Amino acid sequence: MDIFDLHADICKTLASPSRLRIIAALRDGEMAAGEIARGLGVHKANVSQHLAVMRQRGIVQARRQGLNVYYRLSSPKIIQACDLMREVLLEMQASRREVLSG
Amino acid sequence: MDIFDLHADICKTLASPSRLRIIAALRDGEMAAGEIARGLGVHKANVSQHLAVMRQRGIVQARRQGLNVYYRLSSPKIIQACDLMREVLLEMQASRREVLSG
DNA sequence: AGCATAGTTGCGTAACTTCGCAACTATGGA
DNA sequence: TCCATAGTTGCGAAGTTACGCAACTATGCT
Repeated sequence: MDIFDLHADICKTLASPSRLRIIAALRDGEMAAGEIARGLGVHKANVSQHLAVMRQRGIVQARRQGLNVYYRLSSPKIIQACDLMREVLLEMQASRREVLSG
Repeated sequence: MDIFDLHADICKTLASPSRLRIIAALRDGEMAAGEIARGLGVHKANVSQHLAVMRQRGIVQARRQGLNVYYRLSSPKIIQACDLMREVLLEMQASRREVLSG
C-alpha cells in the first residue's frame, strides 16, 4: 500500500454525505452514537457502520461510558481538511457561474 | 443536492489513487494527456477517463493546442487540500504507532 | 436472573466504480 | 485526400459500497 492508496483511502472514507454529516456533528466535541443517529434522523445501525469505518481508518476514536459509546474526531486537522474542501467547492461553484455568465 | 452531497462528490473524485497520481503530476503546471499517461505508465484511455471525471467536477481544466490537450488544476486549493490530507494521514499513522508502542 | 437500553455485526440486494479493449473523433502534415 | 498521432467514448466483467433488516453483544438496574 503506497502513499497514494492510503491517501485515496482517507478520501474514500470522507466520500459519503452520511459520514460528512457525522463529522460535522462531532465538530464541537464528542457525542454518543445514538445521539448522532437521533440528530441526523438515521438508524443507529447505519450510524454504527459508518462510525466503524471511520474508527478503522483512524478518523474517529471511541470511548465507552456506561451504556453509551462516545465518539470524537481524532484530529482537528480533519475539520481543517473538510473546511478547506468546502472552500474548494465554493471556489469551483463561483468560477462555474463566471463561465456561465461571462 | 445539498452541501454534504457536493462535498462528498469532491471527496469521491479524489478517492482514487490513479486520480491522485494525476493531480500530483499536474502540481507543477499543465501537461498533455498522453504525457501524463506515459509518466504514470497507464493507458491513455484510462487517463482520459479519469481526466473527464475531474473535468466534470471542475477539478481540472483542459485546453487543446494542436494535437495535444493540456490539462491543469483549476485551483491551487486542490493542492492545499491534498497536502493537508497527507498531513492528517501522517498524523494518524504516528498516533497509531504510539498506541502500539505505548 | 431478568429486563431495558445502547450499540454492533452479518446478510442480501441494489447501485456504483474501475479497468481494458475496441472503436471512434480530432487535428495536422504530405 | 490519406495517413499518423492524440485523445475520447461505449461496453462489459469484476469488484466495491451502502442501506435496511434482523440478530446479536454489552452494560446497568432491580
